[in-house]
Amino acid sequence: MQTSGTSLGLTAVILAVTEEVPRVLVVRRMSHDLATPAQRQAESTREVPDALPFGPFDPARHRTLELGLWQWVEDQTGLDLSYVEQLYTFGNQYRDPRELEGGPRAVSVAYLALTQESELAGSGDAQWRAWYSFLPWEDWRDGEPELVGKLIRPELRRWIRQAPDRATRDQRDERFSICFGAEDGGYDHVRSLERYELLYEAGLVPEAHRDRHALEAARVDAAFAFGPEASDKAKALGPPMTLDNRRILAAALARIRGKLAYRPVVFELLPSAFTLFRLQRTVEALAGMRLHKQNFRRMVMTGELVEATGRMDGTGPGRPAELYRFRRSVVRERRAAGIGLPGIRAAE
Amino acid sequence: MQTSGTSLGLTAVILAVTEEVPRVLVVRRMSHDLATPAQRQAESTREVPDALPFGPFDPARHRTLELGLWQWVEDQTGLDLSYVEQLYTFGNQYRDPRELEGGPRAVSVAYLALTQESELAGSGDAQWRAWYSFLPWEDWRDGEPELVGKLIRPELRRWIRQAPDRATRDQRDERFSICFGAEDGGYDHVRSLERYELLYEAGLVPEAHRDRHALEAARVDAAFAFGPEASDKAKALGPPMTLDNRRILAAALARIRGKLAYRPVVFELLPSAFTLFRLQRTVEALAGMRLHKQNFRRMVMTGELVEATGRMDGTGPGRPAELYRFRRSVVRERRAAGIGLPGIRAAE
DNA sequence: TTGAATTATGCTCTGTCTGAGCCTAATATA
DNA sequence: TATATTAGGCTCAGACAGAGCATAATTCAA
Repeated sequence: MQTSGTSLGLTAVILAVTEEVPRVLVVRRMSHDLATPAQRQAESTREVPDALPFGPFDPARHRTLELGLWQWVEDQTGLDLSYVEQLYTFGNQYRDPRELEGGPRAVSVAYLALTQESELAGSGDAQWRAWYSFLPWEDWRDGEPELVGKLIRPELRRWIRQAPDRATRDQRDERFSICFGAEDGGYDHVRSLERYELLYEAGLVPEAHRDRHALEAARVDAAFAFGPEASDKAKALGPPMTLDNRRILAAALARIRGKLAYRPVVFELLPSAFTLFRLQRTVEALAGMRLHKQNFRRMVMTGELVEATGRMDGTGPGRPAELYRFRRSVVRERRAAGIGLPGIRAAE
Repeated sequence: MQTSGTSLGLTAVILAVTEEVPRVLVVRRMSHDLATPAQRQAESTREVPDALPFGPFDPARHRTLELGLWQWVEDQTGLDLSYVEQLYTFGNQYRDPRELEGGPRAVSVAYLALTQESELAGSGDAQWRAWYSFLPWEDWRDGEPELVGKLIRPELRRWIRQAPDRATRDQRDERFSICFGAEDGGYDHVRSLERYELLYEAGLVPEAHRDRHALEAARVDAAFAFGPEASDKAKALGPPMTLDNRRILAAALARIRGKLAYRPVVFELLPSAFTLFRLQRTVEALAGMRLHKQNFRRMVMTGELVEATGRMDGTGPGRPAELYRFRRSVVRERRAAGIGLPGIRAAE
């Protein structure tokens, strides 16, 4: 016996940081035939959007959801995931367009996995992609990205002005200042999911229109209002992904940024020995912001998160740096063993 | 078409705090026929374990998982949930014992909902139960609970000693000190899920044996080792709940304790006007620990989380206290608007 | 009526942590 | 030899947290 009309899948956000670039594993092909006929045709011609690795959950083979994920990632990519954590379960109506044609509701449990970038083996046609190419407004390492000031904020303000009534206007306005702050500062890097959702609802992100068109084609009343059509501008916000995969990516970014502060997760992304500077660069890559070098060192050292190996790293210009390793035992000694981010502090 | 052999449900942890006691809504009857014949018989005689409200997810009726939850909670209890948040998706093998008899894998998406305790309307036979009656080792408001020192720690140490090999021993030992700390202090209140899972694996919690017996009866190899049988002692750890509902409760406790520090969630549990002391008591009830009164006031005031109403509360003994209200606008002004807990700080 | 108990609320003191910046050391390269 | 580049030690001021003292405004019991 079954609950009617749902299918259960697993979606993986697999993250690695190489050369200061956070990268996510994507598959090119519509994963597991997850496509409408129209999309299947698009694939045969051009412009298939990237998709996160996805697989159905098979209860006959897997004792837990997490083991299921672990195994097919291993099968398809040969990757050994050093860290896996459940992210969120997505089950919105029409998140899979095939539902419009009578397909089941596609519920997917998303997982966040951390690993080190390596050769991809296995059956899939997976590849690494720069994470911020999908969420370009989230990378503030070189200051505020141009598109935030030149495109996002003006468009959002326009969207706020166009609110049908006062209450909606205030609500939009509040979300706007939470997500993109006042111009003077106060940008909360952890809120990447809220930002994506705001951009989606304001219609600034192409998939908002894609979804709307799909709904209209099927003559379904959209249950929420989309903003003005602005497809050309929307393209500046990065390529969309299949389904709601970009939303999942934004959720994963929020999660890892939040977790950074109170659990030593960065070390899953690094080799066993690393310089403090590399550690900092990796944190910066995830946080999407620059950190004060001396203070970063101080925090890591006084927090006893790492210990010196005695070996030195001679590559690169400048004075050689000492190699450190993660002190695994911090987790049992300190309540919150993480990397504090400015404005944030320790956490959970 | 369906993915084979899974059923998708929704489980609600509905929380309210009344008179300094955190309470959770439970239903007495096996919700929605979710029982083995044996359990159904037990129900007709005596001792039905409490269950969290549960309902199948019906994609035909509900646009999102959250709306589905919202609605059947409303239908069954008449409760108006002021805050709902997805918690975790549980899909372990045999979490529903009917799977042993060929039933589908019961995957359930758990939600945490906050509300104020009120009359229960609707069809169900729901009632409020003290949260800590199910997790008695989590309430440290009157100091360390006796059962931690007298039962839990000794039993866990025994379990550690009985580890089959050195590696397991070290691993158990590490988890032990993370969860229950050294005697001198350092108890991390947020790790309630990790604590429950440790107690489960060590066989200190009755449902560990219940599950083991179910597995043995069905001649299934348990994939993980249970600790020594200690059912009588286990009873001191509070009554079990159906299925893995107590684990879900522990996960919810961890989530709300963590969230306290960086989002103003407490206010969902309070009426619109409240004294600062009541606010403090509510936070303490959730955190399971006492706070320094003057410092608490200072934090709340300097953080501008609340504003005075001018009205006074005259009930109760002692000097009358001023009534305050939540300043909703903090969320757009401050990055992390929450209640710092000692040792923790701000967060996410 | 008076004092004890109870609660509210203001304030201080001290140590720790954070943000910001200065300075020197050791290497590569022009 | 000068310059660029990175490593790494150090300081200083302000913010904040933990702890406790003191006083104000009530109720309750003797």
